[in-house]
Amino acid sequence: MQLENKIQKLNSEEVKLEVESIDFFVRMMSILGLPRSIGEIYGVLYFTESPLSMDEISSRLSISMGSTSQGLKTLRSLKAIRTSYVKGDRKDHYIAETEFRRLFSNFIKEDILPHLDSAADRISRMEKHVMADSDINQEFYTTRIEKLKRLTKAGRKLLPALAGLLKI
Amino acid sequence: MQLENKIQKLNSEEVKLEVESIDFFVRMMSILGLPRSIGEIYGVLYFTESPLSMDEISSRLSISMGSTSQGLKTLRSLKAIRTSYVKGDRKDHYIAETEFRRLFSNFIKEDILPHLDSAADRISRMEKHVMADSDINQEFYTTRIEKLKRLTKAGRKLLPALAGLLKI
DNA sequence: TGCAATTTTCATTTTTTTTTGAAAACTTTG
DNA sequence: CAAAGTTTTCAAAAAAAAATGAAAATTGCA
Repeated sequence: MQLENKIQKLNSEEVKLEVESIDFFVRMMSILGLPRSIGEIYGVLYFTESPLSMDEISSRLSISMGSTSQGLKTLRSLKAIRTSYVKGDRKDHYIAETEFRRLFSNFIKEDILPHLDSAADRISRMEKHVMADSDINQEFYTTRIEKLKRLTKAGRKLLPALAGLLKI
Repeated sequence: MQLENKIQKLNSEEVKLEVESIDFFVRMMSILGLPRSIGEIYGVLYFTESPLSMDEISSRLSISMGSTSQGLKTLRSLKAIRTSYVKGDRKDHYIAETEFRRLFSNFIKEDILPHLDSAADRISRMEKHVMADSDINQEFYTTRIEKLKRLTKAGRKLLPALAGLLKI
């Protein structure tokens, strides 16, 4: 049994670093609207050199396997982590992807742009209603709709460009 | 009594437009992590030409005065709406601020940048822990901390610039 | 193939966030 | 300055989101 290699004993400074890391990413993820457990998991992985298995993560954070599994799934879909083969161990192991540029670009693609698509539909329905209504101030409504169009168009351009600007 | 002027009777197309507008802004605000009532209120105001009082907003949306008051307060602090004097009426009246550039710039200043400030503190604590720990791979930890520094620095520059790029 | 280990799923519980509604605090004006 | 109108506040209720834990599904190995 190579259990000895597995148990990662952290010394006091390492524990403090891990706490700060978790804190950092919990807040960062919550700005992006992601649940606390996601930030915790990423926070642990970010400062860990060797790949960690799901139950190592789960027990370090004292969160359930269910939560850990869900969190890893989301992080995987954002490509914020990746699995890494560990010889002689049957469990999956994970390490953090630390290219933030790619990370944000995935977040934008996955969590923001879909909203902009449905926004476009909604705007075109608005236009129909304005055109169908003869007794309103067309000028006013048309101008406002125009602004919404420009907003969504700008979003669609700017957001992906933003990730590109991140030279990290 | 000038009550007749006050009651805003919406025709069927106007109602449909209002529904789409509310829907649009509820989703948009929820991307930004703001509660549904905030999106609803802004959605009503966005397509309304004449200033609306708090109880007009509250009754059009069927939400409580408490919620409406809270929502208007938040929207005011984001400068997403402003009050507008209406002659002969004692109530406050509100209209939507439609310059999205200014709106986002306020959101970034108020809701995002403060987080980046506390992030900086957290990073410098991390550095202390790494330096205090002689038996770890300094190289690895130092590189990761460097990345976090670059990330927060980039955020601090890019986010305000982002609002400026919005030509809306 | 069959068994044990590992991971995922999802109904239920817990926690967090938002809304309500009634009381308190202002404000205006008669 | 009092009374009515209006807005804000905040404890309690409701709703929404996230975490748990146990059962189901999957996987790898003997």
